[in-house]
Parts: sequence; C-alpha cells; structure tokens
Amino acid sequence: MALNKKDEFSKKENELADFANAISHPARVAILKEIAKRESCICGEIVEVLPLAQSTVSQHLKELLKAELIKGTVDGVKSCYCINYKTFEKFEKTFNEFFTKTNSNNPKCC
Amino acid sequence: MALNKKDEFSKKENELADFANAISHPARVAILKEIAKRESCICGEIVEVLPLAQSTVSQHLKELLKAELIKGTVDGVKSCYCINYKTFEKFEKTFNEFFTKTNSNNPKCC
DNA sequence: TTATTATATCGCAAATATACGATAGAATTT
DNA sequence: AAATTCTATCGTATATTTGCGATATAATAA
Repeated sequence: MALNKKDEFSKKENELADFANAISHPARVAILKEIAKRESCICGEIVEVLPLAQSTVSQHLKELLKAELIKGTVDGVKSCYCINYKTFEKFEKTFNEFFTKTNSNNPKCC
Repeated sequence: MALNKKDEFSKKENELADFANAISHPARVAILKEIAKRESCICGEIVEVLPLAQSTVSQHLKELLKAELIKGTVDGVKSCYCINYKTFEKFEKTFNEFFTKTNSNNPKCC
C-alpha cells in the first residue's frame, strides 16, 4: 500500500485479519485440507497433490506456520506439518461471535 | 503472481479463499464491525470512524460487496450498507466443518 | 567420503492490493 | 439554475503477494 495503515487498527482487528489472510489463497486452503485429512503430513506429498512448484508450496507452508494455523517438526530430512487446532479454536469463537452479532442486528435494512 | 494458478484449485477452495480474503484486512474487519453495530450504515459515517480517506473506504466497501459480505442500497444521495448474513451463515458451516475436521484428526503428531 | 534426497531460501518478474487526491455523477438544497 | 452534498471511480505511486528456477543446507544412503 502507499503507506501501511495497519497499526492504526486494533490488535483484535489485525489478528482476525491475519488469520483470514492465511486462508485467503486457494493453495493454502488446499494445503490445510490435505494436512487435516491425515494425522501428519510431509511437505513433499503435498507438492505432488498441488499444481505448484515445491518452492511455492514451501512458501505457503511458511505463511501458514507464521499465522500458526499449522505446526511443524523436523523428522530427519523430512518436515512434518499438522494442524494447530488451538488457533482454529481461538478464531472459531471469534467467528461465532461475529456471526451471531451480525445475525441479530439485521432484521430490517437493505 | 507470476501466473494466476487459482483456476487450478476447486470452486470450494476458491470460494472459501475469497471469503477469507474479504476479511483479510483490518480496515474491512473494522467496517464489518461498524456496520454490524447498527441496522443500517452510511458510508460517510464509516469514513469518520476509520483512519482512511473516503475513496479508500469506498474501495474496501466495494470489495466487501463483491464478496457478498455486505449488501448495499442507494437512498437518495446516500448509500446504505448492511451485513449480508446469508453469506456469513454459508461460511459459518464451512468453517465449523473445517474446525471439527481438523480437531478430530489431530490426536498425536507434532 | 561422496552421492542422493528432502526441504528451505534467494533472487527475480509479474500480478495484486492499498492508499490517496482529484474528479465525476447524481440527488438535494438554496 | 446554481451550489452543495455524498459517494464512486480514475489515475497513480508504492507495497505486498505469488510463482518459479536456481541454489543452499542438512540428513541419510551408498
């Protein structure tokens, strides 16, 4: 952006935005689904499933890690990723609040 | 991106990504909150609350409209926006599925 | 030790997103 | 009709994201 205005918003607003941002690309949705299907997951296997280069998948994984939607451990040469369900639970609450808030305030209008 | 690979992912994956993308900026989270607080909302009032120029807020509103998170009607000179709760309900389900799916598959690992 | 394998990072190009001021357009007021 | 008000759009600058190939790094295998 011309100038970054994100600091001007609240921490909560930024946290929700960051969480949403991590899910805001179909490749990352696909990766999350793929990891969720199993109990553990190796990056290489994901690469085979996705229509993207290995380096690109690695970048997406890095973003998911940064947003704490997944956790990763190193197992020899391989990297194992799995869902960080704590983060999902955290935002599940946030989302549910949001849903109910919006629902209850929308009887008339538009 | 170098070349757009989004078509290579499923419709569902893209829909969830688009929904998340609409929420992926703190300004849009703030706008949604502000609209949800009321029964209807005029763009001008939002501009006063946000640390952004009127044209920028208008752009964010346009994105929220595109993603169908809000609905808009014209009332004379003014534009009225309110939450499109149908979309939220739609993705509430998607998210809840996602949450439970991830939860149930995460006993061991990492 | 050397080769192989798995993954991460670097460097770059192209595409998108963000933000603003200026301005257009449409409805209302004077 | 002219001025005012509200919102959308245009043009533009800059920042960020996406994607890939090449390469680095680290562990295992030969």
